[in-house]
Amino acid sequence: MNPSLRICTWNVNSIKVRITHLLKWLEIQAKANTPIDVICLQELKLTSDKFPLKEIEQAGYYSLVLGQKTYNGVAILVRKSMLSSLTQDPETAFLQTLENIPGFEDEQQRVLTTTLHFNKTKPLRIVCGYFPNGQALDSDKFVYKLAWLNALHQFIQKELAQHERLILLGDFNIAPKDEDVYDPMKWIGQNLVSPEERSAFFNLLSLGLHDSFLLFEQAPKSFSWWDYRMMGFRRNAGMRIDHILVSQALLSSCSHCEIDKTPRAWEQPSDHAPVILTLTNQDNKADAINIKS
DNA sequence: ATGGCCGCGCGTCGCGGA
Repeated sequence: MNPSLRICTWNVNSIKVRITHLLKWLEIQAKANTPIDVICLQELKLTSDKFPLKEIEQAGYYSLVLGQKTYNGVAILVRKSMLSSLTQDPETAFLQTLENIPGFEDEQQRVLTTTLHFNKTKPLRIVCGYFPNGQALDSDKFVYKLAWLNALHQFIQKELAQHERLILLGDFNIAPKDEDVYDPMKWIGQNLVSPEERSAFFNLLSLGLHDSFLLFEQAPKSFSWWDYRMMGFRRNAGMRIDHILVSQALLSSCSHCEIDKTPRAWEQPSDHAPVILTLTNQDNKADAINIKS
């Protein structure tokens, strides 16, 4: 038996509307023998008390939720059966939990951090983030985005000093490079692609994080978000703005990373697709051969 | 083809999203 973990991020754009998609997708993954062990959700768009905790628990997952009315909101779900014997109930499943960025005053609920203890692999520090959109380069929201990114950078630096096995994942609202944009020329001067945002992204990497999607061969024009308008998905007019960054200590455990476009084609979809990282035990060298040299 | 789509709270339109 080869212990592996599948860790996922998905901006669901309202959990109330997307709960059936989430459960259906988790079931499909389980039946394909590729069950999702950890799933980070963004844009819940409801208060924590309205989160569908019971339905998700019936599907086999405990939830850690940080909600707010109308906007934002994030959650971390963990598959019960993967938890270590000492953490197998909802009270102990999530340890050393932090809400938002400590020391950064913010009304908006965008970050959840926790430590998960698994059955067969070492604990993981998980940071789930819904990065600000920024709206436009000359807006107050963009000023907020840059301040938020700066605060996150400081936070992640401290977290990395304490937690060797760390994953920062979520909707970054940053397309790191032009190849992550369907039509880069059209986006010049706009948010999500600005030099300031891209610098912030690469500054995060400079702390010792790696964009796990780029560790593997990927199809050109791989995107994780497509505009609802202008038949964005059918034209593959999208962007890669949802990311899974892993710390150095996890690098050799990464065995696969993919964007699953399937649920984006369903009726009434989220505009984002889930991104999934597979971590395989470091002792199993055979699984490292897929990594690009 | 630059506008079209969504979800939300509220109230049948405006805001935010990316």
